[in-house]
Amino acid sequence: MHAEPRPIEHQQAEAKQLESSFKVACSNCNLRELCLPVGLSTDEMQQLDGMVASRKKIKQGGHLYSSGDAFTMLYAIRTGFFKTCVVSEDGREQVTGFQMAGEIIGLDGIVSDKHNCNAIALEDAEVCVMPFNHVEDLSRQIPMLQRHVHKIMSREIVRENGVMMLLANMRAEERLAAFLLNLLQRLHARGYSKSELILRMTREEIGSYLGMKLETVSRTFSKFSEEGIIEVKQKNIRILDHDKLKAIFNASTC
Amino acid sequence: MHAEPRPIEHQQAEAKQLESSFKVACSNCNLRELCLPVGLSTDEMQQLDGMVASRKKIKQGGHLYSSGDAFTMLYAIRTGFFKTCVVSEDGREQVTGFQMAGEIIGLDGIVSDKHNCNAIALEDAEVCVMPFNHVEDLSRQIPMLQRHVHKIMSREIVRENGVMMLLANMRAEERLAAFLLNLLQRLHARGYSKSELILRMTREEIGSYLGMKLETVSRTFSKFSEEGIIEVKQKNIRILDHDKLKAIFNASTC
DNA sequence: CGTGGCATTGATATCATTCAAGATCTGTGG
DNA sequence: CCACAGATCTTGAATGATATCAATGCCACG
Repeated sequence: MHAEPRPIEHQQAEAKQLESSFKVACSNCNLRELCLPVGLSTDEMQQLDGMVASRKKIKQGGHLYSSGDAFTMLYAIRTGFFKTCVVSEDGREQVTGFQMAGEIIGLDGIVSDKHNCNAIALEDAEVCVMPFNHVEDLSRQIPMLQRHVHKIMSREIVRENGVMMLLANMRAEERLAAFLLNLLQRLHARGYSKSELILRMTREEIGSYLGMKLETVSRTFSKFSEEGIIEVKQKNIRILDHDKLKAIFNASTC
Repeated sequence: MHAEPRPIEHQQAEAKQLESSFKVACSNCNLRELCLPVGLSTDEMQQLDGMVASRKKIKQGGHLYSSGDAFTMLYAIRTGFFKTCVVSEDGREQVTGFQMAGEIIGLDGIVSDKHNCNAIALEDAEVCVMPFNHVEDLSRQIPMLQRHVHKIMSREIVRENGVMMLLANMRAEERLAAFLLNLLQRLHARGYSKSELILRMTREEIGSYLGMKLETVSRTFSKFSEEGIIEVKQKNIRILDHDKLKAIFNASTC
């Protein structure tokens, strides 16, 4: 995922001048179509540049935030891959999502002013830090941003509806097929191949997300592999038969 | 879903008197602590009265909205009980939630400007109809309302995180205990008994929500009944041992 | 007072889990 | 560069929880 330098001399000059502030400018970010509303005026775009207070690097395994932490920030993922998970009183961990570049993380904290889950980097990562107060202030000034924030939250609600369907109704093979197809689709939107991916999470984390044990995840991968649907080499997955994968996902009677 | 009528005569009298003239006034609604932000000025309160465009009655079994419908409105439930459910391509239905008085419904539609699930009345119901454009306009003027809308959406996200945990990690007994405790707690917040409730949904709908078959729901009710934890008479449930129910919910090793 | 929807209960089947052993990979220090 | 340890993954066999199939009972409603 490389940034394409914009060949606009004026901006480059400006960039040198404003080195530090440029660093956090949304208007120049190659992820802005994923993060931000489209169709903003230049004026509004400049206002938005102030939304990101800073950037933060998280090492693999590090916590971006933890359950119970005070909530004040939302984060836009710039690079890297995260998982979010809740932990029950008796210690059971449930992965509630995997997040990648361009996605917004931290919405769980709004309701109670403290975070309700852990956000953990699955690889070295960098995020844009957005004070939520500031997001709200700007939302009041820029209706398109307001709508965008609402859509992001609604999207998360709808996504979780889908996961509920998956957990409640589907069998192991369907779950894993749905999981792979979802990852592929999101990676494709970011310019990656439709037929290859590298899993950044362990079998156990996949299993937690999908409501199955790591052994079952492994067995199901092996089954798909035997059937010539995918090729599995540890965390490297190659899709050999996309249609078959879709058929498994759709089929209730199979 | 009332086990006991609310013994607040004053409010009942008021409701009758002002039935027509204050038909859509939030400021006089006895549910406002549930629906609306607290601590608004009188001015702001009056502004909010304009948020509800109308009321709408839904008969038992009727659809408030259906998947695919254009999204323009949010709804605040005034009376009655709803379920929301998504239906997969192959026809499997998944109940994603049960909603009662004071709760907001329709958030699923924001992301794609059309609804992503069905909202069906489980008993005769009445809702306040709130054009979403109007909610957004007012949110820009009243920061406390803006924050409130964000909290409602965040709450839904966190709720669904909990359901994911339940579906992925818990056994039938734990799921049903969690379900009952959640209903009791929400009904209690509305002035109903902590030890009695009437289920407005069928065993099949409970099962769908909890990821189990209706027979398993029935068996689990019977088991709780045999153990003296609850008393089951069709849809009437009496809680005999609240602590035991909590213990089942919390216990992983039981 | 029947009819249809809903709920209960039993017997059996099935899918995923559990327990266990071994294989593979990764990173680290000698 | 190799050897080793810990983490992760794979695979097999036995077990168990829930689903499925089937029969019956109960209740509400016309």
